[in-house]
Amino acid sequence: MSISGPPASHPASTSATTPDELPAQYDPASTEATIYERWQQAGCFVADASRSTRAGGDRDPYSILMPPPNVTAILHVGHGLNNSVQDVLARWARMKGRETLWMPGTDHAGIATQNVVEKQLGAEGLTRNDLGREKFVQRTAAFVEETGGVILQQLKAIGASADWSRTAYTLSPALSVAVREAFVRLFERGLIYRGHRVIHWCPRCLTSLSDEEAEFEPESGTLYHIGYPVEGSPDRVLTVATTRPETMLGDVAVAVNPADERYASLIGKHVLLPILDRPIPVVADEYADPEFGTGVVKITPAHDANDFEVGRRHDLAAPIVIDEHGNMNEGADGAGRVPDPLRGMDRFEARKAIVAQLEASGRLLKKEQHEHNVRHCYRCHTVVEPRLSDQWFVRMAPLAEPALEAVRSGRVRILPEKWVGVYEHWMTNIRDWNISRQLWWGHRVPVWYCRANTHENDVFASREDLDACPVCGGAVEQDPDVLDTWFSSWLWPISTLGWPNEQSVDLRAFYPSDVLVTAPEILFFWVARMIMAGYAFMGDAPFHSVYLHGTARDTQGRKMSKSLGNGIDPMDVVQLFGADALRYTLIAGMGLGTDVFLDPADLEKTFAPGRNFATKLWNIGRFLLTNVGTGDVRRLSDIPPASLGRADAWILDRLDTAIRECDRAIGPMDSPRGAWAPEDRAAGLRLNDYAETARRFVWNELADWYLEAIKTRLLTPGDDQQVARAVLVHVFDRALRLLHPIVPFITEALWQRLPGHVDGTFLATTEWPVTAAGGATADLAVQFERVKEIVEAMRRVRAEYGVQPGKPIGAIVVAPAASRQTLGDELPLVARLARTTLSFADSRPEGAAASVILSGGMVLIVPLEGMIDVDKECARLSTELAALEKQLTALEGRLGNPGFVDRAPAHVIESERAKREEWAAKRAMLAERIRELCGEG
RNA sequence: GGGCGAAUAGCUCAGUUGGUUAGAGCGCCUGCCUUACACGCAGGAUGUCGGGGGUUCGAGUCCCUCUUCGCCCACCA
Repeated sequence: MSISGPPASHPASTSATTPDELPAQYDPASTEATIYERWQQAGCFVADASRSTRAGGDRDPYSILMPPPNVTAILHVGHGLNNSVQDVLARWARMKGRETLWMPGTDHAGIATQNVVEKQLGAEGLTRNDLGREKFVQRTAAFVEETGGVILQQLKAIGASADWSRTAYTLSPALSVAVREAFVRLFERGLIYRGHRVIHWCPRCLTSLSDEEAEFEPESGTLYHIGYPVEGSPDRVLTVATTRPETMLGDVAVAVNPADERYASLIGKHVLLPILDRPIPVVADEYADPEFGTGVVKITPAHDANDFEVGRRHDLAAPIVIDEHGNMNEGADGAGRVPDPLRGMDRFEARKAIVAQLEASGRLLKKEQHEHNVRHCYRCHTVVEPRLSDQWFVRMAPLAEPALEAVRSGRVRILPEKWVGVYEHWMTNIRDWNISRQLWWGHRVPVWYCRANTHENDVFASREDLDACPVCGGAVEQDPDVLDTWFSSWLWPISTLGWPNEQSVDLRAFYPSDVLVTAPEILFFWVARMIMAGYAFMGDAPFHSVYLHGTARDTQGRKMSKSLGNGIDPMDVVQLFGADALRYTLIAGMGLGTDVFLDPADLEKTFAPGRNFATKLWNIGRFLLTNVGTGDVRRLSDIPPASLGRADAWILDRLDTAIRECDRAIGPMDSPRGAWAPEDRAAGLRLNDYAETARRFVWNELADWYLEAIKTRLLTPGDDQQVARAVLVHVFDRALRLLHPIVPFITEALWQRLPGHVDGTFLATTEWPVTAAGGATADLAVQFERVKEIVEAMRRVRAEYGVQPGKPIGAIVVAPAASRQTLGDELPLVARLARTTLSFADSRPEGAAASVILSGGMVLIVPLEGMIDVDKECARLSTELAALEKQLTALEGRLGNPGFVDRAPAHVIESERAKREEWAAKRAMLAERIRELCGEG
């Protein structure tokens, strides 16, 4: 990591951090901006390609590509979630010592951005045609220049540690070179072709759409049954069923299934197309499903993709009767097909008019309610019109092959794994990709046509702009269309790193990247295509893991969306509670692939987990600083293990466990052998587990037990005080490291104030904690567990019998001599934590007392004269004994079962036996206690 | 229509190749302003693991079936 020297001023650390100066309340607003600025100034997030081992350096690289948000987008909680996940991974990798690149950038978002600008023009009473192409593109570029990139600033506010020095943009000159190169290469390989076929057309956006961009939305429509009279047999009609009667003007045939005996005699004959009274043939085609409706289907090649195929098979014309605006108008081959009154009429109006006309003429035989899915434009939700036109397509099958194999072989894993099947299904049934769009905002198709019409080869895909025909030298014209936005997005993993320049250091240093983090919605739009592009242009997958996260939903389970108005503005959350609160809540609340539920109406409650945790951390910091101060603290490595106390040993043991569990939850950083072994494919990336483990350690172990346990030691000058201080600072330091990827700001703020902090160093670039080799103090740690157990038992007794908090109790632990010896000096601690006085004894007191059977042969006796009913206590103990006996019987049954003993794994049998010993001992003690307290009866 | 997945505490979810008395967070109940923290502390309650059948010494976990949800894909006009 190239850290340029520390910035000139360090507001937080130049002024001495005396305890008094750590405010009682954490103020994220003032802290976060300062800290982010200092990270930036120190270059903490800048990746140095020359340090990557792949480029001759000394550190393994780790890279993540940010899914580029639309350049004009405003941050919503979905972005917040997506980028929080990426930032956790990036910060973690950085701390793990990887040369880490998180590549940020934006997408020009062709259709979306064009729509916005067109809407603005509309408000001025203008259309894009009034401006002309060049002016329109200029205006759009200016609009992007002015308003774009806001989202990148917002990402900084939530702490995103991307390398902003590399910020990319899909329509930048550099990335445009990549787009053109990719197009030309595929063209040269014969994988891009021009097709004349029926595509999805948005009559509002006036462009074609890919299959993925034409989304199905359920609609309740009507299925119209229309009688087509058979020519020459006026009494016979063929009934066709259609949901789109307006397209019948473009009918050129009706089809029946060749195997359908009902209509066999009519094949080759003609029927009269109602309204136009034109004869059209009856053709036999497998496409007609005898089971559906009447088994007769009308064929409209120009306005239905399937009909187009049928038409092709039967050499039928494809008359156009609907224009690009979705109005009824004659197009190619459609002369005379749109009657005057319908001409120029909107398609849905025309539907009504035609239905009325059919009704009047008695041709409408039946209307039925019909639920079906209708394709809509994914940007403006207008009903898509199938339209016959010339478009550019990418032949996908050859590209899909290696991409499919990549997932099957484990080169790329997809999490959660349920998406693997979906991916495979899509890849094996892949269809060609329509990449041309009749828009102006985007990468123009790099194809030129020779207008001379004098020679064969007159279509040229070119890396350089052409101004003359390479064959005849005549005039050329560039294709007016632009490329689908996703045609630049699918190159993102390579174009941002400098491709097609194979010598690019970034490309060598950081390709392939590691994890791709995104939402499942764009698995096909983007992820699958990136994998294909990776193989097509680099010969390798662009990443080894795909992490598909869930969706942000409101409390009713509805997806958060602008139109529903149920969204949450992450900036509001940052302002109210801080970025850490936002991040923690999102990360901790989101299991792998599961949705996260947030209440837009109650931000306070929704983000309480994050805010409360930040406050807790802050207070631990305050405690530490007020008790330890900023002076010298001994390093843990300088403390001889023999001087560690039970609590010290215990918290160090818990720390190791926490580190181990965090590591396991986040999982392996990459696949060791270039491909994921089946057993590793689902490993790791459980960020919520990681968050919960770290939280539990800090809150329930460090704060609740260790801090409480050492309070007296910290106040008592001497050697032991130094030990406690050293352990406390060490453990808190490691806790901050563990938490930093999730809550970077507050951890950095606290870490910088730890005693011994070296000016100019950052938690963000400090090593991730590792477990201590030790285990030498395991016995001590176990002894502290015993202490805990006594305290907990004591508290339970207090609560159960309603003993007033202030009331002292003289409790007794009946314990074996060994325990008395080891735990004897912890009695003051137990007394303080349990708010009681306590002593060891081997005789059991007479009279009313509550008893709790503990581990290690210990029994806690709490004399409660006048507070408990001996009979009731006896009943309670008897119930406990009965339950224990029942369980013990079951356990003994299991152990006595030959099937179990023969077949169960050894470790299971062993633990069952150990349990039996323990329970038996406990049963004996319980029985004895009952005898003592309640007598033999 | 095809495919995939899910059903476990009031809610959201864990539960690794079958093997302790099925867990967590949130919520809920009770008591506490105990000099880091009431954005807190301590204690507590809560599950015929969707129904039914099967395999097994043993099933939340494997198989079959039914029910209910969710997701992806799709040319039934």
